[in-house]
Amino acid sequence: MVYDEIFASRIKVADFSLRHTFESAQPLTFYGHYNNASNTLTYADGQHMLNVGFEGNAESGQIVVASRYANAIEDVKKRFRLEDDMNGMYASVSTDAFMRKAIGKYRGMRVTLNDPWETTVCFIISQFNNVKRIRGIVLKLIGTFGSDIKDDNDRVIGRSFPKSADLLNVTESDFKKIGAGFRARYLAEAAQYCTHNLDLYKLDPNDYEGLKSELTGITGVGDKVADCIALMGYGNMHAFPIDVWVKRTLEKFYFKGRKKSVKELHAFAEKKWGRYAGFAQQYLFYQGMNI
DNA sequence: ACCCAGGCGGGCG
DNA sequence: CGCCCGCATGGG
Repeated sequence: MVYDEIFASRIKVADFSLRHTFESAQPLTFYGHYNNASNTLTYADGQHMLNVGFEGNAESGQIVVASRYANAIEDVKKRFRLEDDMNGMYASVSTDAFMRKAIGKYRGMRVTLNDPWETTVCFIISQFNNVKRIRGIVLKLIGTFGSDIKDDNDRVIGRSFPKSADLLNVTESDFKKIGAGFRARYLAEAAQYCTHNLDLYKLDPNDYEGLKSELTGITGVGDKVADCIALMGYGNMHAFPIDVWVKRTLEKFYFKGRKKSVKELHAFAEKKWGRYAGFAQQYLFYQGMNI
């Protein structure tokens, strides 16, 4: 019997870009490993290592999945939201010249659907921080507190993301040692809270207000981080995270540079992009950051 | 040297 | 409610 067989398969897909999806500051950006030359992404999904490649262009192509995990295809479909109606989503957020330009430039960028706890940790770390350093801290967290993923010959092929219960004995001081800075206390408390007080896996992904109120109960999770978790940890496309880039971009291109409050901008996004606001946001964010 | 980063908690008016 | 402040750290 062959225990160490690599399961490989292809998925036909339209409107997909692995590179833009990887580079747009989502959880996979922080702990995945992307090879620009081969256009492949390697990451841990739970206890399984997945290797995802893409052949084709932004309009259409094939995703090539290689893994020892039999359910890899389903996980990839879920993670990259391959069942989404991209034509419908693009149609409803192509509201103006700025959006059409961003979509044209980054066509195929997906809003990924990630593990709620992993998303919570990544975006607690993200606050008042930059993408490069967020990735460094997340990788150190996984390297220090995660565990090895091995193949059937006992060879180490990757590291898994620690669950909240794996971090119960990790102190604020320990989190400072991996470079988390003032966020160290938030991480230590979040591990306790999400193990003992709040089961992230029981929240209703479709209840936006409920998600916001439960998630902001975690120390270190405010309005913006809760929106990121609702969007990328639960797939709630209604969520519209407003960070410095989105705020700046909205003010510059929709309000002639005038300062607007986060509250006003939320109302604006709700009216303009409605139930796909989160999808629009990812293009606003990425375009804004790269200008 | 100085400024900034996918903000938040806490205190104040 | 809004506003203001401090906060750790590393890269440009």
